[in-house]
Amino acid sequence: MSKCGRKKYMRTNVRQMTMETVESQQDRSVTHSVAERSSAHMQTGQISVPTLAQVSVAGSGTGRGSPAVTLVQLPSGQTVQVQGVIQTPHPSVIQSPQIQTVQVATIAETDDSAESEVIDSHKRREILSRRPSYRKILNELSSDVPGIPKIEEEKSEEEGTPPNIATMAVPTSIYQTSTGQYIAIAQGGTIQISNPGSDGVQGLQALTMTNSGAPPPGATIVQYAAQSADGTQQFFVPGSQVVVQDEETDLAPSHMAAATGDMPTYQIRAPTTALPQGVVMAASPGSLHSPQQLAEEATRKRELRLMKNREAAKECRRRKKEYVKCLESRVAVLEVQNKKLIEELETLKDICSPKTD
DNA sequence: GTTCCACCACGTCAGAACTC
DNA sequence: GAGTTCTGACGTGGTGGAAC
Repeated sequence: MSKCGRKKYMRTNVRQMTMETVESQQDRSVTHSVAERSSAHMQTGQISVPTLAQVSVAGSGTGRGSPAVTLVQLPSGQTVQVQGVIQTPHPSVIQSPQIQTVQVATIAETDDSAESEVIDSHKRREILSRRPSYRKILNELSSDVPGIPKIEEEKSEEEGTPPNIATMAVPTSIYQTSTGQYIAIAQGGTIQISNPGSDGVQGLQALTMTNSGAPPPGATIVQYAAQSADGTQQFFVPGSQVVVQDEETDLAPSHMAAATGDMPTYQIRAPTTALPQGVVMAASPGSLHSPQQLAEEATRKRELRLMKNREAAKECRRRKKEYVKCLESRVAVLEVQNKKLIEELETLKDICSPKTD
C-alpha cells in the first residue's frame, strides 16, 4: 500500500467510524453512535440535561404521535406536569428493528439479573453482527416521516438485472468501449448503449440500424440518440466489423439525413487492425465448445458481474451519503429540541422556585 | 510553477446479508 | 443452500487550496 493510500485510508476510516452504527465493533455498549444515542433517548423518554442534574425528567407514556406530557421533578420536590415543546416526536433516523432491539438490550443491561444479561449479550452480539442496510433504514424512516423521500426499489435489481440494461433485449453480444460504455447488440439488429457513468436509465440508449436498401460498401449508418458525445469511439461488433463513432464531417452526404442535429453517427466497418486498447471482447452466449469459448464466456460473466458491482457500489455510496445527510439533519433537529427543552425547564424553574426577592 | 495536503469519486474485492 | 445484492475495505486518480 502506498503512503498516500494509507493516509487516505486512515482518514476514511476515521470518517466512517464516526457514523458507524452497528457494523463491526465488538463492544457496542460503549461506542454508540450519535444517532443511536439520540434514538435511545427518544425511545425511553429520557432527556440528558447536564446543566440541570438535579431536575429529573420522566416520560409518561409518550408514545409516538401522542402528546408529550412530561413529569418534571423540581429540586424543591415538586412534580410538575409539562406539555413538551415537541408535539410530534420525530423518530430516530435509525429505526431499523435491529437497532431498536439493541436499545432494549442496552437498557436491560441496567438490570441486576446476570442471566438476562448473558441472554441479552448473546442476542446483542447476534444482532450486531448484522450490518444495516441504508436503503432499509431510510425506507423505514421515510415510512414514519412523510417528509423524507423514499429510496425507490429498483425493479431491475429485484429481477437481478443491472439498472442500465434492464430493458435490453436479449443481446447477442455485449461490448465495452474504452470509455466504459457498454454496447449490446440484439438479434434484431438493435444496438443499445449503456453508459455506466450516467445515472439510472439515462445511460441506456437505443440504436437503430438503418442498413436497409443499398448501403454503401463497408458502411452501415446507425442512428444514435445520445445526449452528449465527445471524441471518437471505436468498438467491435460480430462478423469482424468495427463500429466507429464518426466525426461530424466524416459522413457521406447520403447518410447525413440519418444523423441530424447533434446526434453522433456510428458506422460499422471492416476492422483495420487488431482490437484497440480498452475494448473488451465478449463471446456470444450461444453454444460453447472449445476451452477458448468457455474462457470467453467466463470473461463475459466476469465483466457483467463487475459492471453490476460497479453500479451497486455507486448506488450504495449514494445511499450512504443520503443516510449521512439524514443523520446530520436529525442531529440538528435534536439539538434544537434539546435547546428548547432546556429553555423550557429553565422557565419552569423560574416559575416554580420560591422568589428570593 | 511545484509540492503537499485534504477531500472526493470511483473500481474492485471479499464477505456479510438477503432472496428464492 | 445457491445465487444475488449490499457494503466495508482498499487502492487509485483527479481537483482545489495553501504554502513555498
